[in-house]
Amino acid sequence: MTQREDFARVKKTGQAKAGRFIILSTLPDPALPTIRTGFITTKRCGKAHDRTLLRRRFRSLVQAHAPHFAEIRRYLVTIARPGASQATFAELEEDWVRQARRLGLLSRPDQKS
RNA sequence: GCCGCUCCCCGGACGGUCGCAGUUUCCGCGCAAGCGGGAGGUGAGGAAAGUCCGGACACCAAAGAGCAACGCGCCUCAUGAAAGUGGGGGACGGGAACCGCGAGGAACCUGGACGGAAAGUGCAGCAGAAAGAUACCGCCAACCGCUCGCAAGGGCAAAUGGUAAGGGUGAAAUGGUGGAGUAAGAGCCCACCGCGAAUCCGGGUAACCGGACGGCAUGGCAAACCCCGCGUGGUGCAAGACAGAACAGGGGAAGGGCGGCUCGUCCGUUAGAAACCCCGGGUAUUAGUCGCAUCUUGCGCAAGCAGGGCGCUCCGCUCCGGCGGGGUGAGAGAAAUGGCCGUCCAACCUCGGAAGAGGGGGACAGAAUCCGGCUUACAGGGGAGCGGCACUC
RNA sequence: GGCGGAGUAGCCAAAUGGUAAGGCAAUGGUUUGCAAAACCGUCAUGCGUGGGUUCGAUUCCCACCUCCGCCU
Repeated sequence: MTQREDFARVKKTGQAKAGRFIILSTLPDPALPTIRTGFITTKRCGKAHDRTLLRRRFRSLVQAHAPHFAEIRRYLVTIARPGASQATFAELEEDWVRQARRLGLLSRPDQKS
């Protein structure tokens, strides 16, 4: 996602769940060919180094888990909360997967640990 | 052996695997634009940071002159394109062994944006009489009034002159110590000490130093205005260059370029007319392309590899001119370095007399046109030099 | 990325190098049957932080920290 309007539409009409380190927000759109994803790391999350690291880890999470989604055609926004830069990748992944389950993104037979 | 200071270097390593970005190449589909897939090699820092300096580069017609404005400022050597950095020296400020009866001098240590205060202007609250020219108290002289006293003389008040020795104020009060001198005093004079612009002599490449001479005026602040010398045109890659369909259609009649001002200079205009002309704004190109990642030769289909040049950097040698060897050359575009696994090394923790064993797992931090500096952040490791302490010979 | 600007009490803010104005808020009192309003008081451990120049710095100089704005 690159356009400001896309982020605004997901925020206004989509669903969101907040965890300890991240907020996950999504909006299904059957018109899309595949998933369209965005990451938000505000200045409160840390300096430039920490924020780029968070974005890279978020991208890695989407690459690992998006293939197991029940419906892939959707907007997906991952927002970092203050304190996320102190978390390890495993902690981020646990939080992210929990919020994804709460939103019903992951299909039933998924046994990803 | 331990501790400290200064300088320099490094700042996790190796491998596998799934991905990402640029690039080269191959395969498939397609008339093409392009789409999909495979393979190769490459891919963050010493500060990439702050944006504090200096440049390259680009545009402003050319980048000219003067003024204004801004910046810099001891001397010398080295280095450098410049900014800057380093060595040595000087003066000044702070501390100070020691010397002197004292004023004071001073080895040595240390600090810094350190031209000029004898061109001019300005500033100094409060306190104090007075803050660049001054008399409050005090001291002295002469005069005068009242008063106490037999008298010698004393007290009080007013006013004139001399006096910077004493008191008090202040950050700072017009040389200091001792003597002579005087009505009282004073560089007024003498000895010593200090200070000192110009002149002369001597030393030093120079800043400056020493002496002679003369005197005690001319206190401080220029990171106040200013003066002297030197330097700078402005804007910054969001600079700027190029391509650009279709549609709508703005401004321009004499000035404008010129962004602090003037000179100078360039383009253009004065019958009418906005058709031509000139200037300019907006959208699309999935936020276009270039600027934007070193040059060259050989081999290879190409990435690449090898040789040479260039830039940066490290090491060694040097007759100081250089020579030899090693390392290195990223290029995204809302912006590529991430995830996982294995082995090893250091901080740190635990056990232990020790050897060692187990745990543990890296500091600050992410390129954005490029380069050189400065500043700031930083776990830990290594090297060199210097100093101190203890021990041994 | 580049270029500018600002920081003074809880808030808004002024000050030529010489005792840090003023307003709001807070708080104590007067007034009132109780309040409001009004009136009288109080409130800066040093002017974002650290150095320097100066007798003296909020002010001048240097280096940092934080915040804001402009340029495609």
